[in-house]
Amino acid sequence: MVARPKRRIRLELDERRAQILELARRAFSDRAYDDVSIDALAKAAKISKGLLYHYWPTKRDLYVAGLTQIADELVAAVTGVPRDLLPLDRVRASLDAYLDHITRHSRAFVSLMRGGIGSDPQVAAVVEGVRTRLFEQFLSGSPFAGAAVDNPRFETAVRGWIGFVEGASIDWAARPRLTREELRDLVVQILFEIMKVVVPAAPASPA
Amino acid sequence: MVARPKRRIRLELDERRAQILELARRAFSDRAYDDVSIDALAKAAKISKGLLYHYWPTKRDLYVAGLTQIADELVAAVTGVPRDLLPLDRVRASLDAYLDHITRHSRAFVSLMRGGIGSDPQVAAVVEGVRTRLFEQFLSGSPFAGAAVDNPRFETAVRGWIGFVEGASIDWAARPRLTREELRDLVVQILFEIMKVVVPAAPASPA
DNA sequence: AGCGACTATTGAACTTAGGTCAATAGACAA
DNA sequence: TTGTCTATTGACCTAAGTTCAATAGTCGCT
Repeated sequence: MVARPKRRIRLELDERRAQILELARRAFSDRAYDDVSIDALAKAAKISKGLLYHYWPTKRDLYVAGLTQIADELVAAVTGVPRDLLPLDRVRASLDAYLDHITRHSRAFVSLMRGGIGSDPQVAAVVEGVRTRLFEQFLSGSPFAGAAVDNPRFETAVRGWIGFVEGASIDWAARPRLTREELRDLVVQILFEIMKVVVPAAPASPA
Repeated sequence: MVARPKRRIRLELDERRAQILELARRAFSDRAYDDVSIDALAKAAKISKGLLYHYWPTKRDLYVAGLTQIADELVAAVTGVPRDLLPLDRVRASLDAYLDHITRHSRAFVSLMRGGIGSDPQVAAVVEGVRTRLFEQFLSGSPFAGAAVDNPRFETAVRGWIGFVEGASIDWAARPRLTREELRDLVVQILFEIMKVVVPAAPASPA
């Protein structure tokens, strides 16, 4: 049996990049960071290890790149909501987009929000960035927009609400015991209650 | 110059164990998981790598052991609160203990709740265990104790509230813009508001 | 068609770090 | 002093992250 000469397959930079990232994202979502080996990834992508290092300088950079992509997709989904809605509708639409995105990418979502890699500052920055951007999105469209510059109680409460949504939705992603609409309405309602506690002149909660 | 013969220092199993764990906790809190090397740890503890592996079978086990210790200390602090308080006072006392513990161990706390190591099931179990136990503590002492068996809205809301506390207190640990009492009262108040939304016959919120 | 330039790709080699294990040296009892 | 027990060592193995000079597709030019 004569070994057929190995044929190299050439891809465009971006194609190859995307292909590897896709594999990496899946791998890092399924296994712990150091259970994912570059060798295995390269093998799965049917390329050499060397090529992988042509695209990312280190394993960690590859990991962060995957995480960043997941984060950006989530934020994009949520900010993609129409801008011309009434404040309340916009909050609800954002949450719908958020929950919808989570159901379709629950694994990635959980590994983004609960994953991490010890105390790595890059990773922390990515996750923190998601929280900040979601926060802005939810708030900019809400009736409480400018309500609370330099109000520590308000800021803390919003921080907490983000945590609320995260906690509830991670739980929901694992065991959906409410419909998406029920969860969405619950979360919105609680946002209003929280606001009522924190900013005195807040709008009444939606019936 | 004659090299003085190296003197071995013998410690009891538990002493050595504790010494290494202490170093490991600090290291893993400061740096990313794979930036912490067993060699460096052994060197810092002035022992050989081999000895370290006499105590923990793998690096990951050492990491998990440290995390578990942090988790247990936190839970112990919170559950150490007197049992004979009135429900409301007990919730507040638990939160005081929680926040107090966080201020004194903020680094460890953050690395516990936000650290992780990719999708490692052991690590997830530890963090999840903390949430569950804190949840039970807060609720068992609260006026809502039995209120909500098999009520998905209630369970989701509590899940969310845990997230709220986590989010608010992590933020607070990094930038304390409220006093501890202010934060504690805010969190308690919001717990009551949430309960009011979720269980119809809930007690009124504390003035 | 042939030639040259450009670069995606390889594979072997290097290095670091996790993990193993037989041998050793303190401590303590007889 | 001698023997037993075990905490401790240090050398060794192996897996995996990382580097790099060489190679082979591809494409444009003559």
